[in-house]
Amino acid sequence: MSDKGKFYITTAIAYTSRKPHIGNSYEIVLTDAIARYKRMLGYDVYFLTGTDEHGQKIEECANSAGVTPKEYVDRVAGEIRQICDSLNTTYDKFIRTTDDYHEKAVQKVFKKLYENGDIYKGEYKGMYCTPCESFWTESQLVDGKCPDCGRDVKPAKEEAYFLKLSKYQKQLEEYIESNESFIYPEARKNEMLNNFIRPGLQDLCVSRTSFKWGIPVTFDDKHVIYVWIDALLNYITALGYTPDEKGSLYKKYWPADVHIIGKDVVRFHTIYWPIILMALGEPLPKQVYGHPWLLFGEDKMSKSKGNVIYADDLVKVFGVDAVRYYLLSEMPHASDGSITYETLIERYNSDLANTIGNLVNRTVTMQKKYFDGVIQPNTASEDIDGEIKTLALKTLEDVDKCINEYKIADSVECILTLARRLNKYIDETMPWALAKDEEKRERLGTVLYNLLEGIRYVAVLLKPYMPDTSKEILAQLNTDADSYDSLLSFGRLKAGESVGEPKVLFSRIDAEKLISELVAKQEEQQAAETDAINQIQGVARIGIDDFAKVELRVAEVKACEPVKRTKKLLKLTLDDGTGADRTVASGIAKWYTPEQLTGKKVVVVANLKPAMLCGVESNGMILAADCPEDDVKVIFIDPSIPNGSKIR
RNA sequence: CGCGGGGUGGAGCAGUUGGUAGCUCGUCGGGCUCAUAACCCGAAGGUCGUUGGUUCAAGUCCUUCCCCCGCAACCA
Repeated sequence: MSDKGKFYITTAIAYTSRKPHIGNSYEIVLTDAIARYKRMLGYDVYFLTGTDEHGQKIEECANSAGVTPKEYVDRVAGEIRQICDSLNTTYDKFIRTTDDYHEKAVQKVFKKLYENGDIYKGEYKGMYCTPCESFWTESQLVDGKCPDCGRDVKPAKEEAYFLKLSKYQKQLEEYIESNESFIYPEARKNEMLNNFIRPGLQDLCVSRTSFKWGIPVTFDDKHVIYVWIDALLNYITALGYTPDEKGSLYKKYWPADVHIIGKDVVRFHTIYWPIILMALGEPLPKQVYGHPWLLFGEDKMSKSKGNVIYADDLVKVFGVDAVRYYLLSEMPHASDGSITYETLIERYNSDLANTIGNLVNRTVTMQKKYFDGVIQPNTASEDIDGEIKTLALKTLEDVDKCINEYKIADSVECILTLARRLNKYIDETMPWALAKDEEKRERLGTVLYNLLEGIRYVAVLLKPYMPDTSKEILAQLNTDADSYDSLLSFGRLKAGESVGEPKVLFSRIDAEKLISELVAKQEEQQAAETDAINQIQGVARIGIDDFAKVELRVAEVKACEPVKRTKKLLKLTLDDGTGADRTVASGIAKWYTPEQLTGKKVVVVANLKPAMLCGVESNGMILAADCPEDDVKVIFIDPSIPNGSKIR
C-alpha cells in the first residue's frame, strides 16, 4: 500500500434549524464517496462534518418550539448525526459549533483579529427603518425607501465590529486568479469575481447585538460573533487550532484539500473564509467545490410544497446502498439534479438489479453449476478476453480521472460500462454452450474466470459508493483481494478456491405499486407536520377581533401590466369603489398574463401598509390560493358584487 | 444593455484544438436461456433553438434574434 500523503476533506456544517432533507444529505454522501475513494488509494484521509448551531433563526425556532436554544439544537444535531450514520458515512469527526473547545477558539480568533487591527469597532451606518427595526444599505433601498415596507428610512448608526475585507481584496483576487482550481466549477469562480470581488468588497459586519444565541465577544459582551465567522472556523478548530496553540492535527492536515459545499454558500467560503485565514496568517484551502442542488422534480424541496423527502425514510425503503448509488449517479457535477421516485426506481431496476446484480448472480450460479464452485485457471485464452482485461484496467484510470474532477456520476457510469461489457461477454462466449462440450471445458473455466475477475473490478471500484454491496459481491466471489492495489494487474483471483453462495443483490421493484405507496405516505407525513406546525405557532386560532383588523374589499381590475425588469410581478390598477385608482403589485406573473386578469373582480386587502416593490408602490394585496405543484390561483368573485363592497 | 451557464432524436446527458452525430433510459422487432420477465443484437426517431456569415468542410468559429437556468433585486 502506497503512502500518498494526507487528504483533508470537509462538508459544510449543517444548520440545525430543522431536519435536513435528502438534498441536504447529498453533500455528505458525495463527500463520503470521495473520502472513501482517497482512503482506498492510500491517502491519509481526515473527513470532517458537523453542525452549525448558532444564530437568530435558531433562537426563533427554539422559541416557537418552547424550548431553550440549546435543547433545540441538541435535538436537531442528533437527528442530523443519525441521518449521516444511516447513510453509512465515515466521517472522522463530527463538530458542533456549540462544542466548548470551538467556542473558546473562536473567541480567541476574534480577539486576535481585533488586536491585529483586522477587526475594528465601528459604527454600522445605514439607513434605518424604525417600524421594521432593520438596517439597510444604500444599494438595498428601493427608490430611497425601505425595501420591506416602503416607508422612509433615516440614517442611523449602531455600534458594531467589522472585518477589513477591503484590506485583503487585492490579495484575494490574485489568489483566485492564479489558482485556477481554487473555486470549482469555474462558473462559480466567475460569479464571485464579477459580482462581489471586482466591484469592491465592503468591510463585513461581524458582530450582532440584536440576538443572544451566539458566541459572545469576550471583551464586549453586548455583542455576539457573526454566525459565519463562527461557522467557518470549524474547519480549523476541529483540528485543534487556536491562535496560541495550533495542535498536531492542524499541523498535519491543514490546509484542507477540498471543502465540499453547496453552491449557495460559495460566497462565504471563497471570500470571507480566505480573508479570515489571510488575516490569521494561515494557508488557504486548496479547493472549494460548490456542488449543485438536488431538486424534487422541477421544484426546490420545501415544507410548504409538501415534497420533502428525507434520506432516512428512503433508506428504509430502498436500502442504504441504493440511496447512495442514486444520489451519486443522478447528480450532474455542475447543474442541478432532480430526484423523483420514478427515476430512483428506474435506476434501481436498470443499473443495480439488471446490470450489476444479475451479472453477479448469473456468473456465480454458472461457476457453481459447471465447476461446483471451484475457480478454474485462465489457461485457455482467446482474443476476446483481451478486451475484457483492457477495459477493466482502463476503467481504473477513467474512474480516477472523473473523481478528480468531481464528476462522480460519470465515474459511476464508467463502472457500469464495465459491468455491461461483462454481460455482453457472456453472450459472446456462451458458457452454456461450452458446457455441453467436454472438450471445451478448459475454455469454459477461463471464460468464467475472466467474468469473476471482471466482477471483482466492479466490486472493488464500487466500494466508495456502495460499501455494503461491494462487500457482499466480494463475499460471493469468496476473495480477499479487495484492495485498490489488487486491481493494478488483471488476474489476481486465485484458481482452486471456491466461490460463495449466489445471492440476489437487488430484487427488481414494481414501480407503480411502490410509488403509489410512497406518495400516500408522504402526504400523510405532510399533513402531520402541518398540524404540528400549526399547533406550535398557534396559527389555527385567532380571535374575531384579530380578524376584524383585516379589511377585505371587492375590487375590479381596470388595468394590468408586467413590472419592468421583474419576472414575478404584475402591476394591477384596481377600482375599489372609492373613485381613486388603487395600485397593487402582485407576484403572480408566473401564473397569469395581464389579459387574464383585466376586467375580473378580485378580493383586495385594503388596509395593508403600502410597500415599494421594484419601483412600484403597492397598496394592498389581492387574495390568491397556493395550490399543490407550485400553482397559484387568484380568487375571482361574482362580477355582480359592487366594487368596494366590504367582505367579512 | 447587471454578471454567468445553457438550448443536441420521447426523457436525461456526451460531443476534445471545426472533418461521417454518440451514450443511458424508454419504444418496436429479433436472438439466447446461465440469470432477477433478465441478458445480447437490430430498428425507428435529431433541419444539433433561430438568422446571417467565415471555410473545401460547423453541433463545434463569428453574428441577429428567441427561450431556459443560476447569481444579484423582487413574490403584500
